[in-house]
This record gives sequence, C-alpha cells and structure tokens, in this order.
Amino acid sequence: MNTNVRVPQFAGKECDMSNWDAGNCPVRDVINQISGKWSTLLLQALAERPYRFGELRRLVPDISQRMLTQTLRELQRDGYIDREVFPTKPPSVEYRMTELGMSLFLPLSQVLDWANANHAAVKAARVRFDAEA
Amino acid sequence: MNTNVRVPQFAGKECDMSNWDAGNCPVRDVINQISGKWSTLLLQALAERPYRFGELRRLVPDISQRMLTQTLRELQRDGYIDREVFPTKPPSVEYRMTELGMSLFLPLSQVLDWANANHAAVKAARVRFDAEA
DNA sequence: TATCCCTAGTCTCTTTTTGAGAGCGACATA
DNA sequence: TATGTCGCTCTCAAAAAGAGACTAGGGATA
Repeated sequence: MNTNVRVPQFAGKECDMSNWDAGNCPVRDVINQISGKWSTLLLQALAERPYRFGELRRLVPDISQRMLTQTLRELQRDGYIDREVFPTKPPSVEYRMTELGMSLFLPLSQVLDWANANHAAVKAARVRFDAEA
Repeated sequence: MNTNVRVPQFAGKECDMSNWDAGNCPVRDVINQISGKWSTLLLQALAERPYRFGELRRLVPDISQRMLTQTLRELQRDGYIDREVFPTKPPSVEYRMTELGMSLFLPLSQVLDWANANHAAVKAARVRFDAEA
C-alpha cells in the first residue's frame, strides 16, 4: 500500500487523496448526496422560498413522484431541508430550507451561475467533439 | 400554460423557472453532466495536475474501468478536459484540464470546501434523522 | 346520493444505468 | 514460456430510476 500519496491543493486547502475510497472521504460523503439528478434543482427551488410537494412536482415537470419523495427525504436526512406537515383536510406538507442548507447553497449557487454563464461554451465544445468523432 | 411563473433569485441572478424542463434549462444541461457520481471527483484530481488513465484508476479505487472511461469522455465532450495519446509501447493516455474546466473548478472547489468543513454537521443531521424515524 | 378530485405519498413493473469481470494486442520482464 | 502492463471495449448481472396504478378521507360537483 502506497502511503506517499499526492496531496492535491484546491482553494488553499488540502484533500487527503489516500482516503478517496467512498467510506473515508468527507467530500464524497457529502457530494454524493447532493449530486443526484434532482438534488440541486430542488435545493435551488427551496432556496428561494418554501414549497409544497405538489408545487415542486409542477415546478419540475419531468420528475416522478417516486424520485421527488426520495430526493426530498435524502435532503431532509442530511439536514438541508425541513419537512412540516399541516393536518388540513387534504393534508399538506411544506418543505423549507434550513440554515445548513442555506449555507450550502451559497457556494452552490456560484456553480449554478457558472453554468448559466458558460452554457454556450459547453454546447460549443460538444459540437466540436461530436464533429471530430 | 402559466406564463406568470415565480422567478427565484440566487446570487443576484435570475433563473427562469418556466423552462425547468430538461430540454430548455441551461443549468440542468450543464449540471446534469458534472453531477454524476464520479465527475466532481475526477475534476478535483485533474485540477491539481494531469493524470494518466491508470493513475486515476488507482486514485479512485472503487471506480470501474467502464465508468472511468465513460465519465472522462463526457468531461472531454463538454470541454472540461483534454485527452492526449502518446504512442509509446504500452500506449499511454494523459488527461489534463482545459481553461474552461479550470474556470468551472473555481466555484466548484468552494462547494468541495464546504463539504469538508460541514461534513460533521451533515453526519450529525443523519444521526438525528435516523433516530427519530 | 353517486361520482369525481384533491392531498402526499406507496407499491409494482419495466426500462435505463451501473458494476464486475473477461478479452485484446503488442511489447517487457522473469 | 508465463506473466504483467497499457487503455480501453464487450458482455452479463445488479442496482437505480421512470411510468403508472392505488391508498385514505373529506369536499365539491352532478
């Protein structure tokens, strides 16, 4: 076993590459949850204001109920959102972001901004790649 | 069709929620690619220095060759990394980050830093959630 | 009164994605 | 001769995701 593993720098901090296996790496443990297909989308919505289940479903038209429930539960489990049930006649459930979720969304929104700003460049790269292949 | 859709703010910019379906949303188009299980991990590695295929495989022990090849191709297609083949006797292939990739990694590394810093809080939230369930 | 719809899910079934592992071809080492 | 190295690709099994039916209890509609 190699103990002299390279230690890459990013943003001034170290990341121990000797434990990049799933179990030990904090980054992977956190990122794997929020890197799902729907997670960032829901975080983006809930960062703006609280939403109810059905509202989120209509907001993201191509998510299935199954994945919406599941993704919300995972985000709740990791402490990014809260789930509040109101015992109205058709029962209603509201999801809202926590402090932790907001603190995550701060850097995350920078990435979303980057995506907006550089979408054209990415699309151009795809065209180039597909042309020469 | 509802044209008066709420427009959430994040980081001072607008995101048109009326096209949150997969085809039209720039954010989803960009994010969906880099939100794979392995993408951020490989970007993180290649942000530090160029790596060869086998090096990456050893660095991320639990990735399959299939997913490593596939994820690298996708990152290459979107213009984040370059692939250079050296016709040595056992052929060697080097992957290195592009300018575009580096510009993405700038905000992305902020999220990775957040993950490092808040791993404990996330784990605590999980324990709390699992206890009351 | 019978029928429908609303809510926030769960359950089942099918399709897509991922993982585990073999094979490849040319050359180096033991 | 046998085995290992390189960067893949291929096949088959397992896991994850998507589509859609079903639930309960009350309110509105016909």
